[in-house]
Amino acid sequence: MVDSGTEKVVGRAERTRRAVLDAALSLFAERGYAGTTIPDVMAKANVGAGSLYRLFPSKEALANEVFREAKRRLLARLFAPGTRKAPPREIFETLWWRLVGFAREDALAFRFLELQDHLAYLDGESRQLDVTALSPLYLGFLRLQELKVIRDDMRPDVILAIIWGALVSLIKNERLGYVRVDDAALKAACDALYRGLAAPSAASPR
Amino acid sequence: MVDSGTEKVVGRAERTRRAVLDAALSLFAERGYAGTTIPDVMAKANVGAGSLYRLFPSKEALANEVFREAKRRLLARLFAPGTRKAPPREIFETLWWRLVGFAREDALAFRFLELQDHLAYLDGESRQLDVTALSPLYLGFLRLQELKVIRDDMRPDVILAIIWGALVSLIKNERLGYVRVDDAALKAACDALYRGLAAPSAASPR
Amino acid sequence: MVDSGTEKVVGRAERTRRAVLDAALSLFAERGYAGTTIPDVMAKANVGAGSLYRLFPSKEALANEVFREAKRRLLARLFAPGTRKAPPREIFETLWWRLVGFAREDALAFRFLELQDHLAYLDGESRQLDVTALSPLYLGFLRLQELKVIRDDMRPDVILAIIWGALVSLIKNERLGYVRVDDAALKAACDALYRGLAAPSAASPR
Amino acid sequence: MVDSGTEKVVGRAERTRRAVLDAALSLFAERGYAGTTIPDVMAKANVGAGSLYRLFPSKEALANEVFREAKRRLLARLFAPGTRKAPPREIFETLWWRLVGFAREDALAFRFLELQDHLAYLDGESRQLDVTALSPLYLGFLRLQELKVIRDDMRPDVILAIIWGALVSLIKNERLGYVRVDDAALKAACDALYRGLAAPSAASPR
DNA sequence: TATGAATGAGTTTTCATTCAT
DNA sequence: CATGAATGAAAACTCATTCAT
Repeated sequence: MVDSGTEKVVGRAERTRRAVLDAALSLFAERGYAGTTIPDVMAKANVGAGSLYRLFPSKEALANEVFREAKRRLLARLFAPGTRKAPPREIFETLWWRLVGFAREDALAFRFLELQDHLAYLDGESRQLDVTALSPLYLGFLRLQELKVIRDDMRPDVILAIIWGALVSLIKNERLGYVRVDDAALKAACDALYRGLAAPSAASPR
Repeated sequence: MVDSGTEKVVGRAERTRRAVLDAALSLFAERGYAGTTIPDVMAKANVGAGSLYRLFPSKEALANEVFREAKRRLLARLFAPGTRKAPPREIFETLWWRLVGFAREDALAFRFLELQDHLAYLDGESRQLDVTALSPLYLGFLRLQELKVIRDDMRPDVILAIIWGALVSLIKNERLGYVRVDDAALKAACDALYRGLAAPSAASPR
Repeated sequence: MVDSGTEKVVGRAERTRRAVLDAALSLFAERGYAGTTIPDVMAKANVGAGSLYRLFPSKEALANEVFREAKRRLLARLFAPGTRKAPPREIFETLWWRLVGFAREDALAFRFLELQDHLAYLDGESRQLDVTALSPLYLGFLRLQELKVIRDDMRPDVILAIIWGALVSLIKNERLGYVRVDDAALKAACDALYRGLAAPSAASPR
Repeated sequence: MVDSGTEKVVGRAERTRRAVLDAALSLFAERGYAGTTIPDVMAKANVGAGSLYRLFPSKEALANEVFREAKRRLLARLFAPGTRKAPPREIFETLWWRLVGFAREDALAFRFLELQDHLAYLDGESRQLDVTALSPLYLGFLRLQELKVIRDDMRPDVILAIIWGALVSLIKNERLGYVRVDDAALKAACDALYRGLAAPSAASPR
């Protein structure tokens, strides 16, 4: 008996797992880890409360899996193919809009990743992922500094922190209703960041 | 130096209150609101667990007071006298270093204010403070835009979000050990942000 | 006698609920609402302390349900069929013995209903039940007054209060060991009350 | 140094004690023993919370004193002089109106004495008072039965319970707003009770 | 002495986890 | 298996009592 079609065959177990992870991401993103209860998660997933422990050994393990999935989706976007051999400014803009795309289209994951209480439950694997994830970007910025395209009075991790922080802040304040962030504003922000981070002599007139 | 004179004489009750608020700020900043328990707070403050409820009607009320105190300390720094009539760039740098000073010297308050789970418990008064606090800065940036000193393709709230977010991100990543942020880096970041946000024609001489 | 058939088949949840309500009635009746703790109730019901909150949202809600159940059982007895078209004195005696039956056979409910501290926690629904429950009796007494069977210098609610209060007092004092109340005494009390409340001209032939 | 006047000299300590006892009676009557907190009592008495323990060793001791005072005031009214050698019906009416006077003029004491949760804290002395208090009335009713004035198919304690219970019920239901009890109703109730309790042959036409 | 701040054991309530059905 | 009822340890909160001032 075939479940048929080109669609991936997804068993009931897998669908349940998906529902639980989605519900968990949504609630963790909104209320934080400590503020979210397992019964709430399972109710939102339309699954019996006890079934969690058939999928994950504990609340902590669930949160770690949610974290890793979110992080992997972010990385998948950032490091999607298509940036090789483009001029620096273009690469910069591509990365910026990919970040924006993630923040907009995978909003819960974006929000969840920005929470501060991860340390309470992240295990070794998750932390490893957190630390090593962006190293390709570090290397990229390093090379740009060698090429005198990017100012070299900040280390690449500082540069990355600034960019990421600026975007996080925009999105967060938009969510809180303090700021209206439309595409024009995001474009301007991208330009401002590039202009500020570019090597003074190289502030490309584009 | 004598204890009397300008030194405030504080009673037992006030000392207890101070200890509780300090302990609460520290734990809220580290673990978030939901992740912090009253017994933890009171133990850290070296005060009996039940005494909280002589000082505040609930955990929520405590968190609101902690929030407002932190916010007020931030504002006191930002809006301290001394920025009138200076050239824009200098004002910008002054504000930047005041923010940095807050982040460094009142690190727990800075960290606490950046938490994402405030909405779960902030009451009207706290929210009001949150919303209206930075309006003088908005107005300042607006004026600078009129003077063509600052680029006018972003609204002031967007500019503020970028600056604040960049700093928060730097400090947060430093705390996590992902970035080393020394004064040189902060100076460079300040320069980069100013350069990026300045009106193109007014940017530093090419 | 087989378990199926007319016997209700009750699930685990329903059995737990029954045990909790019974234990609660017993303790509330004995110690009052404020004097009873949840752990006491749950221990008496042989149920884990936390389980109360799967059944009722709060201690208050539990007490309300206990109250309503007790009241409904009282009313079910009082208003059971069988009093139509009998002579007044007979109706009076039937009601009296029904009250006595309730006090004797559902002693905890009887005792609980007489507590004075209900007002602290009774909700609207419970109060409604309390107020409207006895109105059929009011109407009955009214009619008897019109028929000149019952003296008309007291309103029916006064008459009811006297009868109910007399019985409550007998039972309460018996429980405290101050009075011995056997069936003969109850019969005499019934006769005395009827004699006193009957219209002077209609009282038992002199 | 004289505090002067014909007024009894009442020291501060005694005034404090009075205030505490009054506040306690009021709150115990309203909320019961378990539902009343010492801080509430002391606040109502306008006395510092800690001062209770200068007057009484514990909450229990306070409640016992409140109980005994209330009981003594009831007895003082009931057994005031003036009933000797009057005809039975008159004695009966006198006692009835004394009870009514107590319920009306010392309403808190009346209400407090009717609470059900006394057993939780009453000490030996208080119980003794409770038990022996009404024995003169028992003896009186006994004599009336010997004289064939009162029906002899109920023991005197049953008769007393009925009378007391009827009055308690009237007052309680009046407080709850279920019954309106004016003097006419009380007069009718008195008559009904006497008529019912009198020996059938002696139902005095008055 | 009188006060009310402080205490900590006890109360109500929550929730991650277990387990009978 | 999947469920959701049950659990009990821990959280928020209360209050009789103590004690520094």
